[in-house]
Amino acid sequence: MLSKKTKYGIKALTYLARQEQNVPVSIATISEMENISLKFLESILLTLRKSGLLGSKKGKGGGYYLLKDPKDIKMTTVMRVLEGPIAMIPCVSLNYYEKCEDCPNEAECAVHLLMIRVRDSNLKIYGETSLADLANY
Amino acid sequence: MLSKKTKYGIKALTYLARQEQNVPVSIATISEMENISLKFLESILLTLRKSGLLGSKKGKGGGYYLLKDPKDIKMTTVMRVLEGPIAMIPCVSLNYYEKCEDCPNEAECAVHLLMIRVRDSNLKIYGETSLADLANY
DNA sequence: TATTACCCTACTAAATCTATAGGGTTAAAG
DNA sequence: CTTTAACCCTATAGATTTAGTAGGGTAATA
Repeated sequence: MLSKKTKYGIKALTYLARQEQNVPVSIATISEMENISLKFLESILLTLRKSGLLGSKKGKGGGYYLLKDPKDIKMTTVMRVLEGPIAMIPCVSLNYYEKCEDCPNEAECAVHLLMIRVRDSNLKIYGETSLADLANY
Repeated sequence: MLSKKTKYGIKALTYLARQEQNVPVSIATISEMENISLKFLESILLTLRKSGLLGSKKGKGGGYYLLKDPKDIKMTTVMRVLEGPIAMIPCVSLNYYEKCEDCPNEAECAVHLLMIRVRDSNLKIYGETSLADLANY
């Protein structure tokens, strides 16, 4: 299942992508427009800022804004930041590899083989989809 | 994340696919060979039997066996039985569709659009992978 | 200098996951 | 026909994750 965090994060990013670039939008505005709990959204936007996707401006007239052109924001990055590793199991993760304790031989493991295929297919989708693709419906 | 239930279920199915067909294998044997908690595996195999993938034989010399040729068991079926819907969000689920409460317009929803692509890509992978493909490494 | 709006920590209710416990039932072997 | 191997089923429980809520601190702009 996709977490609400990821869902809301993508919605917020899309909302920003549909605005004029570099004009800050307040958390409150995004929260209202996208029907997202304000405080929860706040923590999500904080995560996105820390990851380098968003910039923020404090004080009156402040808010969040995209740091890059939506065309240059791949969903691979977004998903990794919000949802975590693309791989469904650590033994096929490119960035967070971990061996399965119970598995004596990865090469013979059916789960391993299947999950590599799933990972590659998802990486392809996320890699060829940008925020701009999703914003310009 | 892939649940342990699904992981163990696939491992058990693969183990059975690698044996002679229609010869029952006991839970205890699979548990030992694949390093899976016996009681947990028991409940997983029960699920697989109820779903029609496995048959069982009681009493001495009994156990579980595949009801179909591994070539005819698609991972789509296996994943749906063990992990649940293929879709990561109900609003793009083919079999368990549900509207998002917060979403006024699916057609304009970035999450919806992205998740349709992910769903289709995963359906393709699971559809073209059979248990036999995974067992004959 | 007042106000707006981001920043950060801590906590919590609910759900899900990953089992474990304990016994009941069936059927084959001897 | 009795023993026993092995499936069948329900209930429970600890750990983890999710989806927030609460409450205040800090910075910058008008």
